[in-house]
Amino acid sequence: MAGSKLDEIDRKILAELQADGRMTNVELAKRVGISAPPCLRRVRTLEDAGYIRGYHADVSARDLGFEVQVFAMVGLVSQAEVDLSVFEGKCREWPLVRECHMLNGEVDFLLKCVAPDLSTFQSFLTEQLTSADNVASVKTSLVIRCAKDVPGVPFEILEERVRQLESGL
Amino acid sequence: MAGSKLDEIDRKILAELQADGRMTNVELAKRVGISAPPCLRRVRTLEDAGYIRGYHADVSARDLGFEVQVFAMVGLVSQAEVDLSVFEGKCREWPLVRECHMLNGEVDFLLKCVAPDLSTFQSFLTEQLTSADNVASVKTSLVIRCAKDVPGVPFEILEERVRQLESGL
DNA sequence: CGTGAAACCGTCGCCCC
DNA sequence: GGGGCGACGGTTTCACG
Repeated sequence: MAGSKLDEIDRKILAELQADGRMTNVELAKRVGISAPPCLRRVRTLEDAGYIRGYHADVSARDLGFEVQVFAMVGLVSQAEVDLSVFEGKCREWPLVRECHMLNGEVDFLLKCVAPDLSTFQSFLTEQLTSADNVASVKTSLVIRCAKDVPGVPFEILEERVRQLESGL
Repeated sequence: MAGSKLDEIDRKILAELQADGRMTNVELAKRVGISAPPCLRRVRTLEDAGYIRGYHADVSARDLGFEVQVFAMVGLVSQAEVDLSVFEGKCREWPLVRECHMLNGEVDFLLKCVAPDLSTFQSFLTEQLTSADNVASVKTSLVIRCAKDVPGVPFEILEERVRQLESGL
């Protein structure tokens, strides 16, 4: 269940497609060292098994006019499961909210938001988020700049672990 | 500079490729209502202009054995530009750190980290992050669950704004 | 931006190990 | 079980109108 059913070729396929999701299948096959048909079969299998959830173009938010990125730390009044779910449902409906993570610790949820400008975000903050039922507190932090934003997982770490497991047989 | 040089077709292309980055060019052309060659030319132009930064398969971290996701709030001793850059450089080299955002407010940086398990993360936390030069404080929060994680930007908002701008001519 | 053509690719059936 | 070969249909990507 923890990546154990994948062999080295599967992991290479995932790593390559994570790095370049538009690569042609023949190019991918060449890189992982098999021919195209089995390579495509593996990709389909990985997709169907849920290892690959989709493919997305990484668009530049800033260039598209989304100049504001904000992290919002949200505390709720009630942390009963029903109330958590209700809040999560709202987050899914708010387009400005791109990520909603439930955390341990002082704060209940961490939200990543984008907006075209500060006033758009402020409207959302006061009219939607802060005034939503069950929301006790909201603390926001503007992103000044982003030093790193890489998608997915570090396959280097995965390979390292596999090597350790194999040597420890 | 704020998405103003893009026409409606360009925005549709970006929205479609954000939703499905592996769509064939003919399918994309059909959806945006032009023929394939000009569609491909537009895609190339958008790529070259930086509106599209790349294409990535969205792989399932959990299924690959990365069971732990953590947000780390980092405070530095010195916020001089040189020292900020040095810290950002380290974040870029740490594979467990996937995102590094500089924030306003109490905390200097917010890091999103992934790890195969808690002990791997703890090692990274104590041996690398907390003990790095210039790091004053680190507060971490485990992600209990993720209610929403959509890539990119909300094109609905963009179209809404374009409509407002056009009606206000 | 569209059309046509050539090269390439995705995909299938079949054979092999 | 998985990988390779060959072939067909669709796609990418030119040059040109």
